[in-house]
Amino acid sequence: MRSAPTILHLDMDAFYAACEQAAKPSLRGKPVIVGGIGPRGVVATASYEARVFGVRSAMPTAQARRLCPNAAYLHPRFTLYRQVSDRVMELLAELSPLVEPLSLDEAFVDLEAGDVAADTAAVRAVGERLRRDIREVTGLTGSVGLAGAKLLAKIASEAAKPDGLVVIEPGTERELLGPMTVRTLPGVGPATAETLRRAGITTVAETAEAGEAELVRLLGKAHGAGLYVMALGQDDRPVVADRDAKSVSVEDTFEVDLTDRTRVRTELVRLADRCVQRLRASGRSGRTVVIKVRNYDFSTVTRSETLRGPTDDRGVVREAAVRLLETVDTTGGVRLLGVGVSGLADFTQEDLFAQLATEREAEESAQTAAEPAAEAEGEPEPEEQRSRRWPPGLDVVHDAYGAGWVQGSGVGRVTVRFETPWSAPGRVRTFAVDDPALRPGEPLPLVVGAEPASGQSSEPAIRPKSLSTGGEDGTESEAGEEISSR
DNA sequence: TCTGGGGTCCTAGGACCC
DNA sequence: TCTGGGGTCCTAGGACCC
Repeated sequence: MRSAPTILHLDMDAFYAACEQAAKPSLRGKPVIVGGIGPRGVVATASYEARVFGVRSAMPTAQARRLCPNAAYLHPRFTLYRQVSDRVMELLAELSPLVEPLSLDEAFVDLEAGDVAADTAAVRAVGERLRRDIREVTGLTGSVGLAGAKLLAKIASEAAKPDGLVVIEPGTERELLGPMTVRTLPGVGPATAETLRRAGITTVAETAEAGEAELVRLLGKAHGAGLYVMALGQDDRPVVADRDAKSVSVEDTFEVDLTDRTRVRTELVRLADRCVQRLRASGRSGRTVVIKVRNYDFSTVTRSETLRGPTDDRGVVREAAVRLLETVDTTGGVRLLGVGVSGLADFTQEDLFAQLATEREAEESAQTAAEPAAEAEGEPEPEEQRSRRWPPGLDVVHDAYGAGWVQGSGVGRVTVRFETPWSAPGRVRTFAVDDPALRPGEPLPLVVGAEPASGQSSEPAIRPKSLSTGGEDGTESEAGEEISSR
């Protein structure tokens, strides 16, 4: 436990939704929901305007649509979010060599390892300057928490939201934590909270009073002991930079349950290929292949197989996945399939097994490439399939009208709003889904002059009048325009 | 209302070994 | 014939986080 609040936690405000609002002037000040657009989608992030209607992360999108039918529903664009995240992480790296990213929009920074005086006034100044820099470089707001421990820095940034900064002075932890619900503590989810509630424990203070032995009895060794320490506000976890990934996985939920066993197999092979692609891109290989099958009734099983040595071979992973599938009962329908690789190693060891498979791979890939894409036979998979080429939120470029984004599509049409991050709110135009003048585009930088040095993305033709958000574009130039995915 | 996708960590039982 | 004990690896499942 530190005597000065030198652990900083940054949490970007409504990150995905805020990126979209920065990229799309017509959405500023309006409810924006980013997430799965299909019938089985869930909300990833809701803008603050949408939260007013009760929309929350992890809520089924169908429910969000009932609560907030007039919001813009957008498919996530991770390329953009990663670009923005990289710029933010660069700013954090300027503060200290010890930066621990938790996700695209969240990170811990150990200021003690940086060049910052260990007193409250100094760290507060650093936090405020960081927030200014983030706004300048990305156009977005982030909230900062400062404390003597990770647990408290995170609680502080949560209390600071949105667009604020909170410092928790060392020495005040227990007093501050005591009355809070035990759900505040990391690692306490619905199940743990329920177990504790049945034991009469609902607050952090009651958790501390219960004592370590009782918590271990209720929750098990690691969890119980860890929770006890947290409840006392004694969190000594260090900030750890450069954590290596321990597994790579991909999964897909299908809009309609898969019943055909052959189809299940082809989808699994596709997922195995995607997983290997990601594995190779990360320059690693793994020993254990895992498949995941979620049934029609949401029951979920996993099967795994550990190979004799690590592999990044497509054929080996495919074969293991298919072998594992044989042991799973899929009658009744498959809702989700996943393939993962764990037991990662940095090097790629060519074992005999893999070499044999590699030789086979050329033929196999030629075959699968030639395989009719499952449904290519017969009907030209209707409407739904074609309009998926234009998910709402997608960047597009039109030969005559320039850069814009897909506002919605359906009935053979796609509606595009032509605007850029630095333009005024733009006009909407509608095209046929197969209009040759229209094609997918790349995300544009949110702030002029802040593009990554390497990117060399298209130079903006129009320079913004001001970097500040809001302003003249907050008013309804295209009032009443309905934004919808269908 | 009907539940995403990408991860991490922990537990528990059985195999296997010394 | 009356049960050993501990360490490590593997597998499956569950809780949790963003």
